[in-house]
Amino acid sequence: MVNRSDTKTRILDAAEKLFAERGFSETSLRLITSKAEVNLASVNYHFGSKKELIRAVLARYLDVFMPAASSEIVSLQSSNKDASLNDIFSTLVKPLLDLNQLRSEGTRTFLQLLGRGYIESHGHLMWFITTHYGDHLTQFVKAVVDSAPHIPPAEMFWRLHFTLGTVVFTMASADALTEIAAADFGEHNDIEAVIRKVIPYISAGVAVPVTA
Amino acid sequence: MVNRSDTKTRILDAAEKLFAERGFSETSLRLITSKAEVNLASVNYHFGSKKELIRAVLARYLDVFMPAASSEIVSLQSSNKDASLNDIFSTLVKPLLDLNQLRSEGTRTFLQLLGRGYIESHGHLMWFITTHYGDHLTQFVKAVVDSAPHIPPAEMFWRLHFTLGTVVFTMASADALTEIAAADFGEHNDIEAVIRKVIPYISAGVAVPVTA
DNA sequence: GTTTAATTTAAACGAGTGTTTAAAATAGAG
DNA sequence: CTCTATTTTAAACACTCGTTTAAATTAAAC
Repeated sequence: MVNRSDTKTRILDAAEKLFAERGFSETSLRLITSKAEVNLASVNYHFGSKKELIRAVLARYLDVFMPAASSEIVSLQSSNKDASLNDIFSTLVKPLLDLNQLRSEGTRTFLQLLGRGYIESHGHLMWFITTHYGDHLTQFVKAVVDSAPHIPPAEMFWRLHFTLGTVVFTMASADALTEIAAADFGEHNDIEAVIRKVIPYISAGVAVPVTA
Repeated sequence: MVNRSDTKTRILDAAEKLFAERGFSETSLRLITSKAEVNLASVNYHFGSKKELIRAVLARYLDVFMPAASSEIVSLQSSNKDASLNDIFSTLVKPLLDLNQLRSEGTRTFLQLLGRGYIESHGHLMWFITTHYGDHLTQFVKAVVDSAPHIPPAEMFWRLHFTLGTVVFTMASADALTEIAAADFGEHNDIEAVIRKVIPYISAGVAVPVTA
């Protein structure tokens, strides 16, 4: 018989993998509970509903990542007052990769969850993040704005949303893309390679001079 | 009683709007047929299955857009042998905006459908596009690769997908973003203005030198 | 006008969904 | 051990889904 005390953890572990791979609405509670080897009703017993399970899955990552990212930005700003955009975006790499120590494939799972959530939640995920982690978020945006003073605020608004789209879309389809890249170019990229590929791209886009 | 001869068109019109707004799997045939004011079974009668309806919705746009984009690229290359990345991407603006003449909100609908399809179809959309419009696609990719010869093909693969994410995500949330931009910065942008903002961003990202 | 083909319609099918219930099993406290 | 509270379990509920069927209706052919 299954050790009772870790039923919640077994559900979260199975759910986050399936959510990241297949999306939220495409993942049934029966699939989650069968993979977690727990009873179907235990999800509603421990989490109340599927929606609250989704929030719990996201919060388990965000509670680790957001403070870690904040701390990295603070230490960058204290050591380098003229940090480049590349530096700013690069500070996120370590907190992201540290998620692999938290759980196997943690980085890829977290980014895919973010992408899925952003696309599927009709803005609810953004609301969830801004209300729960708003201070960390504005701190990061301010660091970006300060390091690209030649971009007017209105233009920067658009470019940061372009960047969000790049990251979210790429991560949501990261599995399919890495498969194609392996088949067509013999490249075997892990999630870290993709992250390091996207940073120069978004840095260049955000910083490119505004054409008249 | 409804004019029989346009049942297929009524279904396609209702389906593409709902698919773009809510995604494919989140849109039921009952919702489509009720909005189209046709009988539920007529979808299976005219299209065979939901999957084939999705393909028909996409094909109706791709059949117009792909040849138009190809023709624009050909005429650019014949008039300018050293076209910049900005020029290449800018050739897509007219074919995209012309979709608004095809159907109301055609441009945004098409881009949203592309995004939904890429995310939901587990690579099936990419197979569909490459097998049905492969020539147009490789022609465009070749034009991009030729105008940025310092980027290796494998790297370009990733950057073009970053670009796809940027465009698709931006257009999907263009309504909300233009509203926020108007409220926060007094900017009043239509779809065309957003497209023209994004082109310098993606051109810079695609062309940025690869770091060792 | 009659006959044939194409289309529309209402109804049902079988499978899958999240959630709830009440009984059974287990764990912890006295 | 006994009693209580927590947790697990099997079963059912109410609902939605894509699809199919067969009859009714409309359109086309002769």
